[in-house]
Amino acid sequence: MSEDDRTVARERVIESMEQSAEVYGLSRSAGRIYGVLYFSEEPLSIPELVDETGYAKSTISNVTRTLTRIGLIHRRSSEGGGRRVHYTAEREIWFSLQDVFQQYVQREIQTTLRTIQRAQAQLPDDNDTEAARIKELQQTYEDLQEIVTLTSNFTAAELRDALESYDQ
Amino acid sequence: MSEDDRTVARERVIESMEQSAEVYGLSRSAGRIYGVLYFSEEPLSIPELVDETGYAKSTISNVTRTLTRIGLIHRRSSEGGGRRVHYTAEREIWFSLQDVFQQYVQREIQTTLRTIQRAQAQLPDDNDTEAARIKELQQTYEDLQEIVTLTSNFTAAELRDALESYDQ
DNA sequence: CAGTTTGTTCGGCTCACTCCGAACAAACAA
DNA sequence: TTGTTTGTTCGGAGTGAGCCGAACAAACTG
Repeated sequence: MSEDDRTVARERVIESMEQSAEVYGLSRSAGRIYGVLYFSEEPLSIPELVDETGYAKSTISNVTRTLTRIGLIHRRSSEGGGRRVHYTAEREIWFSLQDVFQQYVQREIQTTLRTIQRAQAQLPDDNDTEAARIKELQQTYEDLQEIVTLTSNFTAAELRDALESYDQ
Repeated sequence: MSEDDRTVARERVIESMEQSAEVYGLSRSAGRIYGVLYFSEEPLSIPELVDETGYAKSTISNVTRTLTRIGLIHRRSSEGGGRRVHYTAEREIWFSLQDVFQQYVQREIQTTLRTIQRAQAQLPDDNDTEAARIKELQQTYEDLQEIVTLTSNFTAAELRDALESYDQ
């Protein structure tokens, strides 16, 4: 078990995180920065992240801001009370990823549902095709809305359990 | 209830579909084309879609191909046996959207999980930090994997029911 | 047959996004 | 004070994706 092996393994996983980041609507740099922080023994400052990732200082600054807002990393002022800030990775990523997911999906579901409901109100009891189709949509989106809302209260393990136990 | 009102309501919903399409990793044009087909009384050909959407013929051709592959719309040869093809919207969108979702998420989860498992195998029982963190990741991704797999077997209503009934 | 319509493919344009580097502000050190 | 370090903001270069129009192939119509 050489040091090299460990480095290679870590690098592979971080590359996976870069890929995953794109799926969640984040940039590759966000994936790498999170990955470096995830494996780091101690909190890292922006200059240290510059060294570790090779990205420009400005990129680190911007990406850490969004990652902090999302909750995937945490920003901590240095112990000495100095200006230097340090970042750590949130290791319990489940809820953070859910938050990201919510920002991208639930927000969309909600606005769509609102639009549908407003359209539905404009076309009342008219049983023409438009109204009927919009009503179908409304049902689906209401289910979706409820699912996402319920999901956000569960941990990954609970969710898994809920689905497995429902298996009729 | 004027014709205008109906048109406006339909247009609003279609705009929502454009937005939604982006969330699912599709283009806005895909959302609009699906929306037009969704509300259309009869199947539409490519020239008709050009008229309805304002997109170029080539765009319609490309987008209909991907939407057909995904399963969100269906391609039908005309009754006369002619060359003209017609498209209809799949109205039971739940499973189609799940497929899209799978292509974007489950595929990513699987490759990530494979990478993690390989890294894990390379760093056996070494209880250093790297190995421990990779193991944490592995657990989360295995849960994720299982959740997505289970989810794909349920309808929206079933899923909703499963989550609601699990509420302890 | 020639002319028209339908559908696909290809090259190019545009726009948005990512990232970089420079400039700047703020806090510290000598 | 002046010089150094840290962090943010802004403008711009590079890149990829979406969309268009032209060219082409295939099938119909006269």
